[in-house]
Amino acid sequence: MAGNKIRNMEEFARVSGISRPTVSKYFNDPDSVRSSTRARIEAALELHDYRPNIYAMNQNRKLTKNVGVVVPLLSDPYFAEIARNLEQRCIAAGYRPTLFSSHGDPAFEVEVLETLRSLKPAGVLLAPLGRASDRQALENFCRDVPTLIFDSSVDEIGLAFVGSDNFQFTAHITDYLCRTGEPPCFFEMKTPANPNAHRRRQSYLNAMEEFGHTPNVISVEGEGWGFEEIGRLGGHEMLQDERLSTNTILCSNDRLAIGLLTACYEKNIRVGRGEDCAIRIAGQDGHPHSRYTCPPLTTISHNYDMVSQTAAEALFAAIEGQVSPWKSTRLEGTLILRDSA
Amino acid sequence: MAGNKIRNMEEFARVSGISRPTVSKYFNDPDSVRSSTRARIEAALELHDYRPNIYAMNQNRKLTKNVGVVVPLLSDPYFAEIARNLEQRCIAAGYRPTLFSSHGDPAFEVEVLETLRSLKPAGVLLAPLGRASDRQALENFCRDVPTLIFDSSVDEIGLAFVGSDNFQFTAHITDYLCRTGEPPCFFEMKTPANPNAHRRRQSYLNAMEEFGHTPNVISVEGEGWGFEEIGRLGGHEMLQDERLSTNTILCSNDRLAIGLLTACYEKNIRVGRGEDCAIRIAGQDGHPHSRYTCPPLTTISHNYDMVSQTAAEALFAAIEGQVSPWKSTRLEGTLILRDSA
DNA sequence: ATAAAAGTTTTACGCGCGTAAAACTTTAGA
DNA sequence: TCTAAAGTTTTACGCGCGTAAAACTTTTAT
Repeated sequence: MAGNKIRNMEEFARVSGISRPTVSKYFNDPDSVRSSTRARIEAALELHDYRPNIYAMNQNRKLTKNVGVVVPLLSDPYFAEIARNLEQRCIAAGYRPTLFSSHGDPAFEVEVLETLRSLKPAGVLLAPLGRASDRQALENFCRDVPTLIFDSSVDEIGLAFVGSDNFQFTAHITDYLCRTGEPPCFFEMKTPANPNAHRRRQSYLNAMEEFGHTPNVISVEGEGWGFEEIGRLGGHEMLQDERLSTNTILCSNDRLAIGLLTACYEKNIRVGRGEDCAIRIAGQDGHPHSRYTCPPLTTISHNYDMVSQTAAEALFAAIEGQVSPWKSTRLEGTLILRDSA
Repeated sequence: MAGNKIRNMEEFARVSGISRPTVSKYFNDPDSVRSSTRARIEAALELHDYRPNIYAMNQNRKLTKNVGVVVPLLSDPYFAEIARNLEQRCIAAGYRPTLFSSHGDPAFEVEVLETLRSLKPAGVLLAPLGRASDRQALENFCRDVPTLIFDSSVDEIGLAFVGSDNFQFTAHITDYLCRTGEPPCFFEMKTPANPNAHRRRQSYLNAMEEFGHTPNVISVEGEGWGFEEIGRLGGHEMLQDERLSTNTILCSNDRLAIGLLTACYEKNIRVGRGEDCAIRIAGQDGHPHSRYTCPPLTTISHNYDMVSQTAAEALFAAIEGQVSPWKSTRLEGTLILRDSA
């Protein structure tokens, strides 16, 4: 950290007493040089705080150390949390993560991919928008850039898919609800943004049939990514029409459930499993906020750590040359019992 | 979008019938070339989808078109929202924003600044962690990179500061609470992460004195950025001790209020302004989630749009050469009346 | 001790673009 | 129509680093 500034690798090589190509080798992979050499470079690094010019570095490299992390909507704490997790794993593995949000907009998702392309990333961890995604653009991108799809699958695109087992999610929580009270109806968006929603509905139907109950799917209108508001408005309609044949509502996801809880509050309907409660509400996702709803939301939670670990490791393996056939990994969720159901 | 790939600007210049330096000029600023020239280039662009190599571009430019956007914690929807807003303004102004989160960690904040430095950004929009920030590191960074501080001020660092007027926030909502019921006590963290909290406490004290009421500040323990949990746990203690001399609680921020609402639910205390409610709770920030709490949270909201517009425009002006002395802009908030108070 | 292997130095080239200078061409203004 | 101003082309150099090849040095294994 001494005074005199180092202008480039040439100068730094001189002050560290090592030749420039070796210094270059060190910055590409510190373990590729002899340990005595590494020690000398790192000693010089202590004194002179030099960092290679990343633009010059990446210009001549076919593969940079950049990794793109793309989520559909960063303002959703669920994606923010998983993005943070992935980001840290990238850093730990020696990559330079860059965060992108598609902001719920298919056109912007395409833009993000274009931007990403020009970053020449070693790989990309991509959670697509889903239904609204430009499939062709995704495919083209995956052809050119090693891409691991997570959260929401789109055909058999990219290196692999890692996400949650939506069938297990819904089957498990439906089972719980059936065993502890009236069988649930299923509260969802009519045109969900995300293919996971279809799996959850189907799993609900399967589970209800298996348990010998009549399913009841309530699909509410609403476009876009404002799930809470869609849940709230749809909830009001549902509660007004008294379409409810049961006192138990399983929501397709936690954000819908959060909106529905608000609708219940506004309708003065007490939610929970207590004697004095009129209905039970459960969600799905283990949304970071679900602990703090009133009542706290019973839900089935993604295994955030395992999803991101599996995704990151699969991408790094592929980047580092390990070839493996396309594979879909779906991880089970954990039931989180709280007061709402 | 035709077949034959363009490898570099040389080739693209050839197919567009323009010399390379002029093409280069175009990509730096499309308006700097004659309109007939621009038309020819853009026509060629339609046919050949070429994008300049950003690494080669930035290598020789002292100033890139990159803008860093740094927030303390991206998983907080408040910051996610304002980051999104800033990001779009950067794009609209022709800059390339890159998003960073300090993840609530001062050491990581310093790392982010180091990373940013190597990106040679034209400017940075930085919301510091606050109290925990490494002041010296911030100062050093601001000396080298045009940086606009927002949300949370740290001395007179950087180009300018843009944020909310915390004195107005708290004075306004305290006034509202006093006029509509019992004067509030003030619920806060003992060691808040953020200097805004101190301003809000002081403003509460001022307002209460002005209105002729006895202030009561309740400071709860808790470190870090898990405000909801701190509010919940602190809320339990507060409600248990019956330290409450009033039925009205003004929280230092919405996330604390959200945790406090959960504590009230868990203690079976009905919150709101109805006859059957035991206490009123209000927050501050206009957190994206505050609409969906139960009861929906009365709060005073940041003017997200104006804060980010003012911040972005000030930065762009500075980048584009407009020199102006350091200035602090603090924007007023809007009271949002909901059911909680 | 000797040979083989692994790492290092020297030398040299090129990546794709920014940018400067001088000569040239087009446009705008009177 | 003429002139000045503005824009363009040509030529040329350099940024900071990756990377390759050949000669050299150090380490490891036999």
